[in-house]
Amino acid sequence: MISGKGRAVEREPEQGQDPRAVADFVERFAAELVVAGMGRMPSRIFSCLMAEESGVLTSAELSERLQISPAAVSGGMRYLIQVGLVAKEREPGSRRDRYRVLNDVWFESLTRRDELLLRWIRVLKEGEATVGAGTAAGKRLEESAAFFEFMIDELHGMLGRWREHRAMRGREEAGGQEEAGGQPEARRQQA
Amino acid sequence: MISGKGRAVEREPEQGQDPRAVADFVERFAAELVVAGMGRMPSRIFSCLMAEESGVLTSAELSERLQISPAAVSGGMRYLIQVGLVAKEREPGSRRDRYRVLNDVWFESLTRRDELLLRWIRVLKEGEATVGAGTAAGKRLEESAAFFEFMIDELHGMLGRWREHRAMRGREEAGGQEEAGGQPEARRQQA
DNA sequence: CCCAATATTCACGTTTTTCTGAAACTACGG
DNA sequence: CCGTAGTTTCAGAAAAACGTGAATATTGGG
Repeated sequence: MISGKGRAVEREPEQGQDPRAVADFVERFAAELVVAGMGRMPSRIFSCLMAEESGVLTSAELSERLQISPAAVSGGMRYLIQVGLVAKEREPGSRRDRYRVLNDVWFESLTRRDELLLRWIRVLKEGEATVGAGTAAGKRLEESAAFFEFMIDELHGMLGRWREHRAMRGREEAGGQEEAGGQPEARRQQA
Repeated sequence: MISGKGRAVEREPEQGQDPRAVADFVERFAAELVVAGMGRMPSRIFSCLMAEESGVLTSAELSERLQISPAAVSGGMRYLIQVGLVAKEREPGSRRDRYRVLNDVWFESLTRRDELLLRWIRVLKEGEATVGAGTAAGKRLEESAAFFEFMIDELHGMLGRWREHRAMRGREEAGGQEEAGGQPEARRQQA
């Protein structure tokens, strides 16, 4: 038996799976994002885009799939765009926007972490001065600052290694499997 | 001119700085933590402990310094202890608890990140199956999972390097400066 | 075994956040 | 330059989170 959810794999081996199950996944993943601190709507919207074949949806589509008002989509998008997880594009010849989940989402979002860390470092060093550089508390704060400085460096190194790693994975996959079936549907990105 | 905040450095080069300025720092750093997603009370409590010379405070002390009810301290502590940022100890011969900020707080808290990442990976892989492993969406989800797997490895590597880095910093400091003045006040930890 | 000192839990009032419907705005097509 | 499809903003209702005071539980000392 293959998957076993009632209706067999009729002829859509690549697109129209059970929308029920997909919606389930969307909610489940969104919940994880919420735990990690992202708002509810941004999480659901983002998750929905991730699960979308093309990675692109209009406001109306999101509104329908998630059962939320256009206003909620707009609000959630403001956040997602601001933090660089999603790009807004306008399809020429139409007046509605399309929202695209960016390709290297995680990668990019980690980069943005720097600013936060730098702010922390500044505050901690001021704290060290306030509390007295020679005191135990001062040392504690100083060590925290040092840790975050270290982390910034490490983050950069890591992202470089990910680029490599990812490139290798890509090559392996292309070599080991046939992959040139259809068109290059997943054009790399555009922003 | 040295620091210039009115009263000169009278004779407490190592402990009783302006409580005003310290409280300021506590609030400022707490605000950063809030931005990063931590609750308000946990942030303030944690920040307060970080700025405390001994790194240890009782519930009553926290209650007074932060102007919050004992209930708020208790609630905040439940969180801080759960995520491993603070340890609760009971001083023998007394019936009140003392809360100690752990030494390698950041280090430890990063370690705990693993669980979160593993959960994400699981969810993403289920999503890949749901959506179809061969589809573009499937690949997108799979690549996200791969990124997080990569991150877990990197995290471990990084923590190892931090241990080294930190040990080196410690040695440098001990070598370049006199450090053996008083007692070993900052006994390494106890949990 | 009871008393007193702390800590925790719970129900409640308050503040914040969240989401919606409706109005205002924008930009493309004609 | 107008009309309209679509998006954003805004005020307000609904829901959630927060913090407190009071009650309850726990624990060490006598």
